[in-house]
Formats: sequence, C-alpha cells, structure tokens
Amino acid sequence: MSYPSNITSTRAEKTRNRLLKSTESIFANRGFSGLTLREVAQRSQTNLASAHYHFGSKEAMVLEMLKSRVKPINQRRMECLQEAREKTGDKPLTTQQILQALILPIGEEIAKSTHSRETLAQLVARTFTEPARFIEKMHRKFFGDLCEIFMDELRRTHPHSEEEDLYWNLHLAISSMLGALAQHRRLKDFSKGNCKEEDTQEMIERLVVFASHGFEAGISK
Amino acid sequence: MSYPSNITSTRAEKTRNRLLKSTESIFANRGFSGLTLREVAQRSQTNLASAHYHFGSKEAMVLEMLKSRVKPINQRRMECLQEAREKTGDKPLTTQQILQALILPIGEEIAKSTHSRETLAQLVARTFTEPARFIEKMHRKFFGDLCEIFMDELRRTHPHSEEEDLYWNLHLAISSMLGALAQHRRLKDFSKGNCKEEDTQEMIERLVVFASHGFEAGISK
DNA sequence: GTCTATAGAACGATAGAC
DNA sequence: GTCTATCGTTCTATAGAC
Repeated sequence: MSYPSNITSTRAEKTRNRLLKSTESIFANRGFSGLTLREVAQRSQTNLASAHYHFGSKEAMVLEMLKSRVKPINQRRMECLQEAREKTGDKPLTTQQILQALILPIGEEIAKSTHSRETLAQLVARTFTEPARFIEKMHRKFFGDLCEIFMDELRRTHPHSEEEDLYWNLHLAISSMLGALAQHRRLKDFSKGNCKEEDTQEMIERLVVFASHGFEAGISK
Repeated sequence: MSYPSNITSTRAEKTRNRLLKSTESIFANRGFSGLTLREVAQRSQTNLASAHYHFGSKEAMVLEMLKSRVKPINQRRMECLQEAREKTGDKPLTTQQILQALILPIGEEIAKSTHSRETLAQLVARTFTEPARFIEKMHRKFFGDLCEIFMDELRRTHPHSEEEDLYWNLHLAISSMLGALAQHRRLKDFSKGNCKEEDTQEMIERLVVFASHGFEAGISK
C-alpha cells in the first residue's frame, strides 16, 4: 500500500499524494529542518505554492504524512494481537507472541515495495530524534493508547511482576526495536559483510528473539 | 570532564571551548541542519565570525565537537574491558562483562554534571539519524576498530558460535543501547509515572541485563 | 583573535493571474 | 487548483577594521 491512489482520485488528490510521498522520503532522510518545500515541490512535479494550498504549512504537511504512515502499522498490530488471542484461547499470550504483534507489522510494512528499504526505518528513527513539539504530540497520540493495550496483555502474561519492571522492559523492547530499525543501514559495514542488511526479515526475526529474552530476564518472576 | 578548561588556557582556547559546548547542546537538540552559527555564537557570548575563525566551517566545528565527546567514552570502554580481563585471568569474560564494558561508560558520562541529563543521550541518538556523509565517516572511524575489539572478546567467550550470529547480536545489543538512550526522555510519559526518567543509573543497569540475555538467546551454542 | 558589516543564497509564506 | 513572482527573513560565509 502507498498513499491512496485509487482510479477515481482527482487530479488534486494525486498532487496531494505526490506531495506526501516526497515529504516522506525527504523527511526520513534529512529531518524536519532539512526538508524544504522547494525540494518537495520539485520532486512532486508541482509548484512551490502547492504544499501550502493542500496542507496550510510545512509542519501540517509533515504531520499529515506521519499520520498516514503510522495508522496502518498500528492497525496491523492490533490485528496481530487479536489473532494471537484467538489462537491461544483463554490462556495468556507468551511474551514472544506479544512482542511479535508489536514488531512484525513494521517488518511487513518495510517489505512492501512502495518504499525504499530504508525509508520507513529512517522515518521511525526520526520520530524519536526530532525534538519538535508537534512530533512529541503525535507520538503521544499514536502510541499512548497502544502502549496501554500492550501493557494489559503483558500484565495478563506476567501477573506477579511489578508494574515498574513491566514498564521498564516494554520500554527497552520498544527502544531496541526502534534502535535496530534506525541502525539497520549500518549493519553491512559494521559486520564487514558477514550480515546482509538487505534481509529485513532476518532482522525482524532476530529482533523478536532478542527482545523477548531481554524482556523476560528483566522482570521479577 | 568537560572540554579542557585548564587554568593555563588562553582566551582563544576558552572561546573555542565555549563554542564547542554550545555546539554540543544545540546539535543534540536540533541536529545538524537545525543548528545555526548565529545561535552558537550567541550562546557562546562571541560573534558570528568566531566559529569560522576557529574551525573553518559549521561542519568542521560539529565534527570536532563529536570527536571530543566520543573519545573519552571509547577510552573508558577499553579500560573497562581491560579491568574485566585482569579480574577473570585466563578465562573468557562473560557476555555480561563484555556488554558492561560497552554500556557502562556512557552511563558514567551521562552522570557527570557538566552536561544536562539529556544532552549526551540525545547526542548519541543524533549520530545515527543524521544522514550527513561526515557523520557516517566519523562513525566508521570511531566505532569500526572498537567493534572488532569487542567482537574478538565475544568470539573468545562463544567459540562455537557462528560469526554471523555474533555480529547480528552485537549489532542488536548496540542498537538497543542507542535506542534506549535516545528514547530515555520519553520514559516518564510512557510509563505514566511508574518509572523515573531521572534515574539514568537504573536504565543502564536494566539495559545491561536486557542486552546480555537478548544476546545470549540469539546465538547458536 | 575579536568583532561589525554585509554579500549572496536559500528559506517559508503569500498575493494574484489564470 | 495550479502556477509565477516576490516579500521578508534567515542562513553560511567572508571581507576588513581594530
């Protein structure tokens, strides 16, 4: 999936979607202050005023792009959780099942061909280095509720663990996921050719194992 | 430790050090393209031309600042490794000892009072979202050799593990460290007050446990 | 070495023609 | 809705007085 580009979309919608697509790629690579409306307009094959017409401002445009990227991933996360619940019935999920629901959807999204392999990973990385106020707000809005849903699931799985331990280790699991995504492009260099950075699927699988065992080691039983 | 501010330093050196200190804080908070020489000059209580006089360009100044911050941390890492080797004698180190040598020095540095609690963590986060070519170069230069030293130690500890597994999981350990540092400021919000983000020491300790167990779970024995 | 002044380019935003 | 032209601002960089 890319930004909606139905057969029925008007010319205006197409322009809008091209703007969002360019915004995604440039923001991922250079951050908010590195993104210029001129470059967005040029890559979108439209004019400088277009971004303002469709979104009102640079900030509003970036925010719109972020929303459209985060939403489907979070939806998929909820679906994965639901699928796991149906599979295990009344029993609590395993830590690994829960963290898979958190991590796998990003892998699926990266694997989709509409984005360069690096773009989404870089985009995710941006959302936690960009200090702009509006990014903070977005973060809270999109991940606040989601975190509580995952926390509830973890509480069910680890009923005797301290709240503090669960929060800390979910935080570490999420941090390691984001860190791994952000660092992924460095892997090939780093490993002197021993690991292939192209293999996103392998990263995701290894990440799930790493995070699940790290998590379980960190909570008091 | 801060930037060298010996009693013997000349006025020029003091200006230079003020510039580096301002650069550190602004770069950490806003990245390369968000840093302006005007703001650096203002915060350093000097003039706009000063940065160019001392460093030649904005890029050179940021690079100099990064070098001066990374060097003492990497030195401390080598010392920690050496101390661990002396303690265990001929036996290989444990995974946890090795990862402690990687992680603890950053915690020590953050704890030092010359920087705001967030600055160094943000700075580290920057080095892996900033896409500029010169950051990539710095990364390779400063961490390339260090990684191989840690890999050698890990090979000694896990002689029957595949190279690929060791690289992958060291990569994941480093990624989780960087991710945790970068995300640290979000912890308080995220945990709804259950975890105190002020407690860097606790993060470091939990991170060591998380990463060590994640690492060991990921390598074939 | 420190500073002022300014060149020269790029920025976000907007007015108004079509 | 799309586009050109341009305003006012801000940027890095530099020249030259002290």
